[in-house]
Amino acid sequence: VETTEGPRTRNRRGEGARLREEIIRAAARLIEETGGQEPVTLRAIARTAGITAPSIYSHFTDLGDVLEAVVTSTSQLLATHLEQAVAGDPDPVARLHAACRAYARFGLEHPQQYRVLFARNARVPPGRPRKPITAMPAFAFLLGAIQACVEAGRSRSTDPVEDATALWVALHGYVGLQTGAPDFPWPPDDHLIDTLTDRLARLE
Amino acid sequence: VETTEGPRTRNRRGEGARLREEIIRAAARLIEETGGQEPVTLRAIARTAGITAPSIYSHFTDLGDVLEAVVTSTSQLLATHLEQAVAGDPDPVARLHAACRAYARFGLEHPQQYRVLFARNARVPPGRPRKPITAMPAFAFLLGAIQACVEAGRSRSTDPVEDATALWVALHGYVGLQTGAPDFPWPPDDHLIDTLTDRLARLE
DNA sequence: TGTACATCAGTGAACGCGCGTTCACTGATGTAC
DNA sequence: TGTACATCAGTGAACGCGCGTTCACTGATGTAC
Repeated sequence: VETTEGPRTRNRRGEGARLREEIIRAAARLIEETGGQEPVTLRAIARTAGITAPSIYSHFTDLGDVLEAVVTSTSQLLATHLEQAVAGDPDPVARLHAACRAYARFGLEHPQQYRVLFARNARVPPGRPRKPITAMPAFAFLLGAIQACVEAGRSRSTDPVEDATALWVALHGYVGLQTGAPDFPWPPDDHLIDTLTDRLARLE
Repeated sequence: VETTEGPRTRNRRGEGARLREEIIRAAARLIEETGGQEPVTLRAIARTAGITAPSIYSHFTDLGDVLEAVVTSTSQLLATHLEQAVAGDPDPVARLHAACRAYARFGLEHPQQYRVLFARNARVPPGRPRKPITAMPAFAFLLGAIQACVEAGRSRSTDPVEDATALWVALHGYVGLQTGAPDFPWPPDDHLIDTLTDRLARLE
């Protein structure tokens, strides 16, 4: 899994920080392409970025630091994606539907990066230091959208926090299960997402 | 992550096949303990099982073969778990609730083995040979449980296949999200699971 | 404007390590006679 | 019952490889004078 794009032209003086972004993008691409089957190595990231392995150490302390940067980058992308999906639509129900569809679409378009967002706390022994959940803004976004529906009298939800949790769970499952079982006879388009949204946010 | 249990006593003649089971158990344990952070190696499996690496080749062709056997073993465990959870209870709604709780509990008790059940088809290029979805019997079980509720007039579902899919998605998400974001303020006990079950299977 | 020089972006060689896999082997155990 | 022998379960050494990380380095580029 090696992508050659011709010989690299090195950054000019003062622009060395550019390489940092290139490394993050290369790592993200590699995560997506290898599909979590084989491990993402520092050397493979360097190859994908078209540089030598030691160059990474100018910008990151080690491999974990690179992956951490990918996670940060991905969660920002997800947040932006959600905001853009609802931008300009004043109707709260339409906004909620759009947000849920956008969440699922983001996950299906970047399944491995999405997965890595949540893979960092698995099996950290309970009680000991965890990484923050970088996808929390996405949950907050769903919660706000449900609350807007309630305030507009469009949702029967009596516990928006729990219903937002239920909806988040369902969207997460949709992404993960469709990624993990692509051959399952999935309902077409966004039908299932809309059903989940309607029932769990208590719309209709 | 190395578990020593004292020196192994080798199997007696004719009982060499026992080692196969021990290797599968060791691999499963290793998957669960390393939490998918570092890769599961053949040598590490051998260390966990208390044998030398070459011994594995008497029972498996390679590392992938071992992991495949773990997947098969785990899905059989899951199916058994579901069947035992509903055994002896004639009420279809109670059976459905029990099955959903059992599904979630199994996933939370073996998060990494559960994950591996679905990790095999991620990023296999679309259209090319996939592994069968070994968790399909679990879906079929949920579907049957919902159909029984419908027949008993206890569910308003008009499309049990889609509703079973929605429920499966939600349970899958519950396991994955609670595993990936353990610090999130989760509702206590099985409350969320019951909510998801009620709304998605259209009970009440 | 010209030039010496410091800085910066990145390279290439080398290290020790754990990996998957192979191969010849060992020694206990059951069986044939 | 005794013993020679085949079989079986597993070992130990060795291989080539890619890995993460270190180190001294190179050569282009901007800057001070």
